Amino acid sequence: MRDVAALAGVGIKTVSRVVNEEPGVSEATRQRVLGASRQLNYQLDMAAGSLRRAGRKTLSIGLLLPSVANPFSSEIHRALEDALTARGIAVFAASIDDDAEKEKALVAAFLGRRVDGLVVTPIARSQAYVIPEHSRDLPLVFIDREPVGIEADAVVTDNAAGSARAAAHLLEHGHTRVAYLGDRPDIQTARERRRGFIEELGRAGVATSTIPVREGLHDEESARLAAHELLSSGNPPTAIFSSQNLVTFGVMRALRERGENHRVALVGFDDFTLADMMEPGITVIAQHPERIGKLAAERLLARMDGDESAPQTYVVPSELIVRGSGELPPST
Amino acid sequence: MRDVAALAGVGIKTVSRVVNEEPGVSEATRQRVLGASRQLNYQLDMAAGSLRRAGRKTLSIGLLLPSVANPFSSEIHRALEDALTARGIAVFAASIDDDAEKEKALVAAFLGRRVDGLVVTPIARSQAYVIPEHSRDLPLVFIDREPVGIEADAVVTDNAAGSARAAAHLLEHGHTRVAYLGDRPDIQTARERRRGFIEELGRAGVATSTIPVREGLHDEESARLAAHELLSSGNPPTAIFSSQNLVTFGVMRALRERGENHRVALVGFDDFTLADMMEPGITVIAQHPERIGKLAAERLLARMDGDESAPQTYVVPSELIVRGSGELPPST
DNA sequence: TTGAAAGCGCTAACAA
DNA sequence: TTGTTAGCGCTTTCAA
Repeated sequence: MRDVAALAGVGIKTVSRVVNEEPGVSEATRQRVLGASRQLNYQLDMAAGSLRRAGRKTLSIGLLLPSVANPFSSEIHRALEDALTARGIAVFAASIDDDAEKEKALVAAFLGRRVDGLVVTPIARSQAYVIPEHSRDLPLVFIDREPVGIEADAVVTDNAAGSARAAAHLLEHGHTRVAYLGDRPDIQTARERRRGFIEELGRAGVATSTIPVREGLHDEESARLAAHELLSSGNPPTAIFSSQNLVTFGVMRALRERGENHRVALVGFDDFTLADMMEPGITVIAQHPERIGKLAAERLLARMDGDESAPQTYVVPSELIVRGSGELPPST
Repeated sequence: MRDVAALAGVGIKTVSRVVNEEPGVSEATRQRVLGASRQLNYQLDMAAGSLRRAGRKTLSIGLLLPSVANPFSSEIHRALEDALTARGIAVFAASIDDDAEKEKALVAAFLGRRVDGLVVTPIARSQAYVIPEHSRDLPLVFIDREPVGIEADAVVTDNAAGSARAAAHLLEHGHTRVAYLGDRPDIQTARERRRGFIEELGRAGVATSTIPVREGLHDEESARLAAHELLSSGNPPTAIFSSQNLVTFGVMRALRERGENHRVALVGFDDFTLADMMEPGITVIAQHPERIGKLAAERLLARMDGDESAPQTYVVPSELIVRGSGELPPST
């Protein structure tokens, strides 16, 4: 910047005014500065600026996802990006892998880079560790899962209600022997989905203690094996509810391997590409990652803009999408 | 930092030494500083540090993808992240949407944040606009597509060779009337895939002028319509090669709608989730996004570490995965 | 082993 | 309309 000022024959502050598009510079001077700036290929250093600038904004935020490669997460990522790019805010993205230590380390890494806000998919037992920053007005929004040990905004899917909807749907189609196949119960959404599902069956008069439940399924293969085991048992379910995509894939595979894909009903939580191209099409409780991302961005921006209202949890409704697999009748 | 120094009763430089884990501080002093640091919930400001530090590294890089929500892109993203996080480098990610203006704007935004390097999926006609920075030693790696107007490292799939492999495969299975359905020809990879495919057919003696070619297909619906039109024509192809996932999906859908999914052979470029669960399983030329991401990270880190060797294009081989759709015999 | 002073590139405050 | 000075939080240099 000094060099540009020298070349243009003006003071350094004038250059600052021009590159920041502040008023109070004559057009002639402005052009001279712009010329010198181009000639030297000058680029403003945002970091240096925000060091001194009132409010010291870096125009960047941190986004912590289970994995940037996870389709659900990356839809959220995209929606957030769109809302933030419009304000000139850049996004640091990082993958937590459902590992509490990584969560903390990455939050620290982003805080060290002085992000203007943080959007986090929490996995650690407690998020109390960010209380100090949050109290100092660091905008903070949790997504997908609610935080523990801290009062902050959160944007989540109606996991229990959506799963209850799945249960009700299977009941409507005559199923009473329905199995739950779910993810690790240390994940809050998995617990909620199980709860919503089982409570709905209970309300319908199913003895909840008899419901076949298989948990801790974190990948396709374990889900496939669990489904096989369940379906080979003496009293196999006539319908299955799977709490997550990879679990759904495992169940689909097991059903095909057994030639039972048209015999055993299936409802999966979370939608996925090509679900309608399966045989039969897979009925799902669809989440709306774009809405979650958009809402999270709105909350974050509101907090950045000084919204001091009490933290709140925003619930994005899920949606039943009927495609065939969830409407199969109970087989005898 | 000043506050920590005051509280610990030491000079500011001593605090700097402690938090940066530099040697030359007595254990007693160190503990005193650490205590004060914790008490004030102190966190080092990386940006301020890099302003003065020799080498002025921000430990962050910029990653430009077609879209962070694109599965192929997000696999690359993840692989890059893993390699860079190990070195304490954070990743700014952004979506270009195959829009040349966005590419330039986002590069500028990241340069203003003084990233230590850039990984870019180029779409603009020319990337000459980054030459100034690149000449000043900004590490720069292009992925998926080769840049134009600049000499820089690139990591790409063997698009032409992979597509030739697809053509050869279909020829081996007796097809001679084979259609090409592809993306916008302003995308370099789309052109390469068409070229590789058509040249291979030509080498096998097929009159290339008779090959049905449909281009400019950028989404599933346009591909579906193109496939229908092609298959309804007087001389329909017995096999189809689709140059990209969304195109493959559109073709799959059209084939199912016509009840011809077991009659018309199909090979798609790029693998996708559940390809093996389709009826029939979809034969693909699989790319290896993890390898592309990993290699790109390696090149970037090497450049950051001072590698001054001549820029090079690294080619990651694709792989034919046989699943059924590509092995259907020609129907009469 | 420790610290004082200078300065990184920039903006705020104020003066001309 | 323009410029000067101080200082953001830190690291470098150099002296104690």
